[in-house]
Order: sequence, then structure tokens, then C-alpha cells
Amino acid sequence: MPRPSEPTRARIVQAASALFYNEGIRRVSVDEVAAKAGLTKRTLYYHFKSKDDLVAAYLAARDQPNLALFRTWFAEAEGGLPAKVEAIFKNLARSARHPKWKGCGFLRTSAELANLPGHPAIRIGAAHKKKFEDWLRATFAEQGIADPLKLARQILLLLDGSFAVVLLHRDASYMETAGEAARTLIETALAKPRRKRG
Amino acid sequence: MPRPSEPTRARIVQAASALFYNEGIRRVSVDEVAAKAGLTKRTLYYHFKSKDDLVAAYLAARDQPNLALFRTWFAEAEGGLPAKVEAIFKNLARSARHPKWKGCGFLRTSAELANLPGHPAIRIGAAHKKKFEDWLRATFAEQGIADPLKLARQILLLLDGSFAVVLLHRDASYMETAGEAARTLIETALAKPRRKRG
DNA sequence: TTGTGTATATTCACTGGTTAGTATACATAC
DNA sequence: GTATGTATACTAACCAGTGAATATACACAA
Repeated sequence: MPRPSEPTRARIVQAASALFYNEGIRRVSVDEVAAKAGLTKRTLYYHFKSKDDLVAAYLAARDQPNLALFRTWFAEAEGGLPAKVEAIFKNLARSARHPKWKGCGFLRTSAELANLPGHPAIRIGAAHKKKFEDWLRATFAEQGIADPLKLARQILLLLDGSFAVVLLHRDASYMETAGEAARTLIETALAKPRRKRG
Repeated sequence: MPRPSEPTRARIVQAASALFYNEGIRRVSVDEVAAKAGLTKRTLYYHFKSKDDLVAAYLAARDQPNLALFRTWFAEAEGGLPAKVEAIFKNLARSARHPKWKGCGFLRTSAELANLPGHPAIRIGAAHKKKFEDWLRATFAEQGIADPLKLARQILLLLDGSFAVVLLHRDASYMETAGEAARTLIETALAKPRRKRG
């Protein structure tokens, strides 16, 4: 087992993240990543066995920070469940108004690599979205919502829909519209009987 | 004014559409498109001034047929407004279960070209989605819904969200879940007073 | 009917640049 | 003196776009 040089590896992932997110995966060459990381391509290939491997590392590094951000926005919001979920959308809208914002890296990667269904990076993206969905589901279940998985998936659909739509139109207000829809769905679910709907 | 050779041009767009949709825009070379169309690259460049021009033509060719399909699904569905909108999602789920399905070409293009915000192809995609949104808005307005634009945008968010999520997970059942959410939102909007909500 | 000019349409062969990945050698640490 | 880590220099393929020549069709004059 080789002991990997973590600072170097981390520096490469950081450079790759910035370039892949800003320019697109197929647009960015391994040479560019190496140059941005301040080392040669050959060194990069010492730490990563292929470009695909590097792409997977780029998304893996985004997994936990992204989830933590969503959880923080939820936890710090005032109000009940609908307001706390809607706060995620409001915070996301604020992020999306930053000029460097370019959508969701996981979704954009799955769109760009749609011809390679089993690609490691796509698997990491799918796992990331599943974790978010499961966190929402558990949160809804705690609140006694009748079908927490379905509601979690509907919120996820609105969230990922707003990533896609805002990227296309460059109009972050769609995220607030999605937040209102999420609020409506949650309020409707809360108004239903706790066990199973009839 | 040159008289363009329409059959040749159409054949190129057809070849480009299949390749760009299946493999991704940056993955596909102009040589591949020319080969698939049965002519040389130089001939292709007689009909299109650049690859970007060809990408724009690929999406422009999908605009009207896609909209017509949605309108047909809506028109042919039984039941009231919620059921007719939900029918769009059900039909989309059926399409998405086809093994060659790879998401929404407009959204995937905007994801792949996110580093080129003003790209002609992105403009065509944005216009396409606006047309769909406006058709929904007009339909909702006819039914006396209080805020038809907001509801239309929420349905669009669910639709584009299902494109993104189903592409990532390769699980078309998310489209049916999105359809249920759409139904809930429309039923809630129909239950509200017709003019403005208080 | 035949010749000729012109715009449309197509091909071959090429350029200059880029790309993922590698063979080999060298450095550094312990 | 051996593991780890870095750099130089290279390959073989690919890629967007172009220069120059040619083929085809059709209008119109002789």
C-alpha cells in the first residue's frame, strides 16, 4: 500500500474541480489541470490512473460539503418544516446569482457523460443525490408525514429542476418559485392523516 | 440568395442529431457527423459555417416536434386538467424507459456548454422551454387559475427536474412521482379563489 | 440544337494545434 | 539502497477548419 502524498493529490483535485466545474469535463484537458495545480501531467498520472479517475475524484470531493451546506441551511432557518425546506431554495437562489455559478456539478456531469451510463463519476453523483433524498425522507418521517419517501423525491425533483432551469435561463427567481412549490407540497402532506392516505 | 440544397442539409442535421444526442456534443467530431451523413466534412462546411452552427441546427430541429408531442399527449388524455398534465409525465416515463433515451437534449446541451452562456444553441433551448412554459400558462389561464404563470413554472420545474433525475438514476419512476406532484399543485391551485389569493 | 457562362454543390488533401496516456530518467527520504 | 514522487520528452491519434479543384444544373445566345 503506497502512502499517497495527500497535499499534492488534494491540490490536483482542487485544480480539477475549478476547471471541470467552470469549463466542463470534456472541454478541460489533463494538461490544463496539471498546469493549474502547478505540476506536470506525468505527476498527475502518478496520483490518478486516468482522466476518468480524476473526474470521479472531483465529484467525490464535492459530496460531503454540499450535503453539509444543505443541512446547515435547513437547520439555521426559522419556522416550521415548510419554511425550513423553502430556506434551502432561497439560499440556493442566492448562490445561483453569483456570476461564477454554473449549476449542479453532479447533474452537469451526468448530462455530459450520458453516453457512459456506468461511469464512476455518474455513480458518485447518483449516490450523492440518494443521500440528499434519504436525509429529506428521514426528516419527513420524523415529522410523521404519511409517505415521506414520495415527498422527499418530489422535493428533490424541484431542486434538481431548478438547477437545470436556472442554468438554462440564467434566472435565479425560478429557484424561489420551486421553493414555493416545495412549501405547497409539504403543507399538503402535513394536512393529510398521519398513517396512510385513503 | 443561394438556394440551399434542403435534402442534403436535412440529412446532415439528422445525422448530427443522432450523434449529438447519443454521444454528447463535445464528444462527437464534425468528421463523424459527415461520415454518418454520407458525405465529406468539406461539404458539411459548405452548409454550416461552424460546428456551433450545426449544434444550433440540431436543437432548432427538435423544437417544434417536441412541443407538438407534449400538446398531443395533453389533448388525448382523458379527465380534467390535473389528469391531462399528469398524462404528459406518464408518457414521458414511457419514453424514458426506452434504452436509447438519454434525457432532454436542450438541458444536456445547456449543461455541456455552461461555460458559453450566450451560445446560440443555449438560446434556442431557452426559447424552447419558454414556449412550453407559455403554452402551459395560457392553458392554466383559460381554466381560471389565479396565478397561471407561477403554476406553469412549477410544472416546468418538475418536468425538467425529472429529466435530470431520471438521467442520473436511470429510474423512470421518478417521472411518475413528478406527475403526482404536478397533480397536487394543480389541484391546490384549482381549489383557490379565481382572482387573487388572499 | 448546341455552345457557353455562372452559381450551386461536392470532393481530396492538407494544416496547425490538441489530446490522453507513456517510457525513461532523476530526485528525495529514510 | 529501496520506496515514493517528480520532470523531460515523446507517441499516435484526433480535431476544427481551409485551399484548390471539380462536378452538376440551368439560363441564354447563336
